[in-house]
Amino acid sequence: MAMEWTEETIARLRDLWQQGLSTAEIGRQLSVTKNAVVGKAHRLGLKPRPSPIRRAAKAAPAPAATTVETTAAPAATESTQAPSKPEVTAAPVAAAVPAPEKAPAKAQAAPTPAPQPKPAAAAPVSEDAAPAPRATRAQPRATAKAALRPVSEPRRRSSQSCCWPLGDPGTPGFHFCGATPLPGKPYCAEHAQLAYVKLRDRRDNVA
DNA sequence: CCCTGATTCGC
DNA sequence: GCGAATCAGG
Repeated sequence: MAMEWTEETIARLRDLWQQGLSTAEIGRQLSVTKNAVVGKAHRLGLKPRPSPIRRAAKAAPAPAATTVETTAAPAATESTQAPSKPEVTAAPVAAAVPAPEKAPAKAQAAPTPAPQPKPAAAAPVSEDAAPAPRATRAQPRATAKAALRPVSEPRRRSSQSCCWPLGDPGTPGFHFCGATPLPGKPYCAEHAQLAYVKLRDRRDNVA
């Protein structure tokens, strides 16, 4: 089977995506490849992020050989202002580049990633900022002053309820938190703390 | 080489 | 619908 894009995983994808994490990064955190991430992102319709390239449409056998109205310039329509390096400006935690290395573990996590939230146990989150080697060039641009106004960044209704999974997906008792999520996030304040822990062991743990 | 995301196309 | 393969720019 390919991948079970559940509401929850999709929500996380959306969220991480919005945070400005790279597709590969999101993939690592979601235990999928970057291809999967980007592919799903496209199908979801989200994807207005700065693309490094613009691949010219190759297979474009314009059959129009008689008429002249074929010159439908597809470009020059939105060159207003491309945010060169938006990247993460005020990402919670996960944006701090985890990846200590090329995670050997790939595409092996269980299809039920639901991180068992422990309401009592305050996540033993070790904020150990792994000195990622690749960070040297992977995220040097993220050093922007996180001083952007939170203004004009509203519409991103993930849902009206926290989508943190409670219980085992598939069991009758399974449900989502349902609390009011933080603006722009799929989780409520409590679960956002758990969700944004840069704990890249999540997938290993989840199995 | 590494990274990035985009698109194609077999499944 | 999914995502590896491939492409393409930095």
